[in-house]
Amino acid sequence: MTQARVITPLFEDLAKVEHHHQLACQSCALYRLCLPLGLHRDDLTKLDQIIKRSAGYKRHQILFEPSSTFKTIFVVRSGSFKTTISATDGREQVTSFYFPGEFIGMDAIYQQRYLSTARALEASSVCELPYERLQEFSMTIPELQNQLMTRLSKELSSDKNLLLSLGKKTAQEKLISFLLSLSQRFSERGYSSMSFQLTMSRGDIANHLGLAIETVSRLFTQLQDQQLMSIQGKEVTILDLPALKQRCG
Amino acid sequence: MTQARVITPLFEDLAKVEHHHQLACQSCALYRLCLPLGLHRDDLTKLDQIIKRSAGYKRHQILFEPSSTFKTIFVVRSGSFKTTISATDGREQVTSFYFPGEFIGMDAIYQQRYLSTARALEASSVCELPYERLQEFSMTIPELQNQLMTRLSKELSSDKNLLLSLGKKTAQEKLISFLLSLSQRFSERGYSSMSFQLTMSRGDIANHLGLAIETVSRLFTQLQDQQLMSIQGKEVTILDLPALKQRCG
DNA sequence: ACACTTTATTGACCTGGATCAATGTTGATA
DNA sequence: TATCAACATTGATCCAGGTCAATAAAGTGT
Repeated sequence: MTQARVITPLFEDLAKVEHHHQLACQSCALYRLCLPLGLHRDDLTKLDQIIKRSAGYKRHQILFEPSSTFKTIFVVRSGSFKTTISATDGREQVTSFYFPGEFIGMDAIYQQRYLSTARALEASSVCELPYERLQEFSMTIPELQNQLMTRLSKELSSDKNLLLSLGKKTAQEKLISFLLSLSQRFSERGYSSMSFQLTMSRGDIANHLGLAIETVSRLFTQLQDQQLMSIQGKEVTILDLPALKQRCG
Repeated sequence: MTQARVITPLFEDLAKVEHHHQLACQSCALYRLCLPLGLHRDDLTKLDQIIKRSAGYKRHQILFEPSSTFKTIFVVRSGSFKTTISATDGREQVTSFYFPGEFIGMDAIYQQRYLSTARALEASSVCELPYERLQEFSMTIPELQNQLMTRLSKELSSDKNLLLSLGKKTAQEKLISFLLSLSQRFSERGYSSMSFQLTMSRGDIANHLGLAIETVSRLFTQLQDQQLMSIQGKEVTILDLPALKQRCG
């Protein structure tokens, strides 16, 4: 038995059949969070044929980097990923984290090349959507086109909110906003919104929020002392949601 | 005669006919920077019929805000705009600036409501693209669909680059990156890349880059002292492009 | 050309969070 | 189940850039 990991109804089936790479969208546990939502049965069957369910990625394994040729958009099937963008001198910024059902690589459509590097945060798997095929299909499937635009727009929205965090919030507000957005995303995926596992390191969180690791560590201690949440290693438990919401700006 | 403003060939026609709101895309000076690029003649005619050329906006006038109902995406026709997003306590972050040919409001597609406020930085005008009609049209015009996705992706890319600036760069690097990106955009629009007018205030720049106004002001003085550029009021002249590029990270 | 408001500059000082440093903890590999 | 490497915490110190304050320019309307 490996390290206990909460399996909620949503992911139970997926966990059982993880080795069946060609699981159809229709029977995928992520169905309601994923691209196919709203698609008709026939369209879904067509879509199924172009989607490639890839083998798993190990922790730290690279999904793509700027030198990779852009051919596909990825959807997280299980696990989680981070994307980073680099300055010329090697400094890196963690731009996003991605969880099951979320799309990675959409910023590559413009210029047809990935501008970031995507790495698995844990053992993970993805579905690959060949972009050209997707374009062809979305011509005849309006709902698919709509889905793609909406996804792109959603990522844009969350980046704009992150800009607000980075530009105008204090260290504590940044961290609380981040944790609450994770909580929200976990809850959408059938996990508890009050208690969840961080899949990224303190370093990743710090980098993402424009802080030093030490600051994040101290803030965690501080949030515990204030009885707002409890953090033991990677396990976060929210204790006072209203107080947290009130402190995140 | 009003304050001198450089009119380059690209915008000459547009300036002359600014009062003709129904100028067709085919004869618009922005054609090669705008949505219609790559569209066939017939498709363009169809598109022309749904595009509304709005009357002008005055400096500081609001184009939309979060309470406005989302119906359209805007394309800047002349002038410039900024978008801001607000924290609950009123703190604002300037998320983007928009110049002729650029699209405003694409983050509203997800959730069908604007999450930011858009304001004119100077006397400006826009074209309105009714989103629903655009969706219908893009079903039959693959190139239009492609254009929309590319625009969305382009904005995503530039936001990710801004995240890198806000998170990992020093004040000087932030400002230089910003000015060089403006230079690039002006040059794409037929203006000089070495000498241009800032249409936004020091406050807007500072806010956008997560700095204090005073810091921006001091940096301008510093960049002048180092003979890297000259700034007189709103007029920026780049003196040593290689040195600037080398200092922006 | 004047009064008034908004925007920008410059200097003096302060502080939130970075950096440096030491220690503790967890987890992977054998 | 010991060893080593990666990750995390905590304390002491420092500094880039923020804040406060005073002045100077640049717009704007009459």
